[in-house]
Amino acid sequence: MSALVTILDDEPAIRQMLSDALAEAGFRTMSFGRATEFEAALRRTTPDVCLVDLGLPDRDGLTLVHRLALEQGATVIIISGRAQVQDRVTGLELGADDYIIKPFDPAEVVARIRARLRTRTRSAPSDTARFNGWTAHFDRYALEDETGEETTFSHAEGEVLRLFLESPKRLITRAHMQESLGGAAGESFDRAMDVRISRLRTKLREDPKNPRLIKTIYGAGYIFLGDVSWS
Amino acid sequence: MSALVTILDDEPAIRQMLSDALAEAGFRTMSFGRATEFEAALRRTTPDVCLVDLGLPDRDGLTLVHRLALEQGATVIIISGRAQVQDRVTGLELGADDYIIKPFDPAEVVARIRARLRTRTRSAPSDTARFNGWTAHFDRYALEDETGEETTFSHAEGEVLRLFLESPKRLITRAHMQESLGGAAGESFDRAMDVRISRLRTKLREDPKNPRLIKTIYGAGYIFLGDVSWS
DNA sequence: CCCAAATGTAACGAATTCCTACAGGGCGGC
DNA sequence: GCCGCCCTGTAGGAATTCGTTACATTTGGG
Repeated sequence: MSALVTILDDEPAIRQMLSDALAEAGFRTMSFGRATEFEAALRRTTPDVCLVDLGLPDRDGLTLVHRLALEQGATVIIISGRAQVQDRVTGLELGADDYIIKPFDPAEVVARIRARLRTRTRSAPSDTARFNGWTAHFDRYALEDETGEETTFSHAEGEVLRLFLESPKRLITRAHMQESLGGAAGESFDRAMDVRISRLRTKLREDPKNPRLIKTIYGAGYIFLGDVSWS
Repeated sequence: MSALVTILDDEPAIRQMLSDALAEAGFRTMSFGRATEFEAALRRTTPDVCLVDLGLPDRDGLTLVHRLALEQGATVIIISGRAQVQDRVTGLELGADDYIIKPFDPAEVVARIRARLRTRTRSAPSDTARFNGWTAHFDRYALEDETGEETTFSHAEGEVLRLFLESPKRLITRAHMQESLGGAAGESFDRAMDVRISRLRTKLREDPKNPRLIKTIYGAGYIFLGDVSWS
């Protein structure tokens, strides 16, 4: 599945240039001219990389970057006309993953996006994950208790569990789940997702009234809490 | 444990400048003037980040980067005097994580190294805030009593609480709230804000006649009193 | 003191999500 | 090929969230 890149810039010409270049490079794109529109979309889907222009009319760009990067754990690339070293340093310190100066060459933007996406896959070659007393063995579809007792999980359950374990403590939207798990969007497939998660919760012995590991965010998606370490 | 950063550059002055700046930033450093020395050291230790200059006398820099990044999985930042877009694109495509152009400011190098290191441990944003006996755990949507008892709060309530905790003892206007919380302005949305705050007050066990934490400023907005400390 | 505007809150309802069946389909055993 | 088991999506009702409405209460000006 191709990666989803969002573009947030108030100049239509730049949005167009970027979305053309990114589409040609094989990415899916979503463009926004204002921060409020962008934030509304964030509630529905989780982009892989966010391109953010700092000179926005309706919100302070740096605050937005900080919330995106540090609180939501998104991958953020700042695109800005402010070329001072100090601007770049503060942008990166606030959590941005990269800082590109206008005017830019679309080819470089594409290359830098690819560099960001590469790091994500580089750190998960493993098939066993530990979290909060549990151990998930993806190679043999088994979930191990803290006492060593094992239950098996199905393929569909494993897909959801892996998605959670790869992005712990980050919002995972329903749309992103469907994309990742190959679900044909729309329709009533999202109800199937409910059931998958419900079954996974049962296997993790979650208390329905007070789930500790898989938390529901009404209207947005889910968050997996729990300290994950792969090995 | 501080991160280990290696410096590979044939100019002693640049090596010195970098290692001084990195040491001051709290990194451990190792400097090399030639690729062969560097490769010998690689057999003994694994650096967290490798700074590599492309203009090396004894080896083609790009080949070295390619081997380091893609085959060995190291984190590589190219530092180069070659400023053409095409140079940057090929460097990044070959597996480099970043590309810094000479002449550079050491502060930016430090910021970019930190950005690379951050991606490795991005899984635990752990944002909690303490105020007047309460502890708000935003990661698991829980509000903790001074006795340790926990109540959960919803996503909408959390947005309001976060807004308050980010600007304590300062007037927060209704307009600012709506803007921050993605509310489509106008209409009767402001009553929704009232209700959110009302529900939040209930969870904070505020006395309606005499609120101690969330104070209403008639005709203006709200002020959150309370000594907030984030961690 | 009176009134209009602003704010608090309980109650309702739409939207969303959870969960318990139930049905279709794949796969292995016989 | 037939049977039964397990996996997985679908359906519908229960439960939760949260905005809206309606009405009570408070505030501040005259």
